[in-house]
Amino acid sequence: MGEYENAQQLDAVFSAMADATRRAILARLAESDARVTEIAGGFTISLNSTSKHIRMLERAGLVRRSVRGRDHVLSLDATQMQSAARWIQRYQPFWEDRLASLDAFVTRKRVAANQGKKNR
Amino acid sequence: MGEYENAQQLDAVFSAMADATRRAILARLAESDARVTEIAGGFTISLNSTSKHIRMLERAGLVRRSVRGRDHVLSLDATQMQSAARWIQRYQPFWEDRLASLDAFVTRKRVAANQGKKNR
DNA sequence: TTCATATTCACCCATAAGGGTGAATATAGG
DNA sequence: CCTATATTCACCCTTATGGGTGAATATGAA
Repeated sequence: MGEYENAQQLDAVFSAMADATRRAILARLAESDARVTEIAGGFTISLNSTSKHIRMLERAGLVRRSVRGRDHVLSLDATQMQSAARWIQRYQPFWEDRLASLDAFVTRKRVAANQGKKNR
Repeated sequence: MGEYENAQQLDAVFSAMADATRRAILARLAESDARVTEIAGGFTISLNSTSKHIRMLERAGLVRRSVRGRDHVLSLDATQMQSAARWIQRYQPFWEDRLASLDAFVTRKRVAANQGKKNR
């Protein structure tokens, strides 16, 4: 398989998505832009920890920040998610093959069970 | 956005994919099954480090191992990749919107440039 | 049995994550 | 000017990563 992506960028994107809190932040920003405090309000962790998560999302390029006075308004930028999606998509044949063979197995089993019994 | 996935599993899958060496191992296994030493041969890092990477991939469910005597044969299991792909895919509208609005912006700018001298 | 190969185990080291707290900074609003 | 709010900075602590080395273990082969 090709290795023509930006490895470091993928590192940052995948590791940014590797945390449930950060995924929840992304989900929150998918609904609407929000300030840091607004986002932090949805979690039990401290404002400071939330701020750090946001910084990681920013470094990964998944979130943009626009400072308006003392408020920092954050918005989702899904561009880098597409890179990650494209990387994973190259493996789609593999999980489809797996499902296909599982399906074939189930079908075989069902056919065997139907020897003498008619259902479904 | 829904939060009905297994968060811990996604944590493991995404963090497993967040390392270039491990992504290369997955790419290698996409070509064919391989033993630990065969995989390690493709990297400059030690056999031990490779072994650890493989263990992480195993824990994330991305790689399966079948022990044949002293050889451990590894194979790709892309099932968990599909979970990751599904999670990311929910954001597809966002990167498509972004491309669409960028395109609209460029078009607008081009139109403006063609109407004499319009700038900021 | 003896030797070679394949793999992991048990450590060591440095760095980054993820959480916390308290202080500093910047801006909004009286 | 003064005070409250929004956010970050500078630390502390614990755990995980990513790399290394040398030893242990298991199996194949002679």
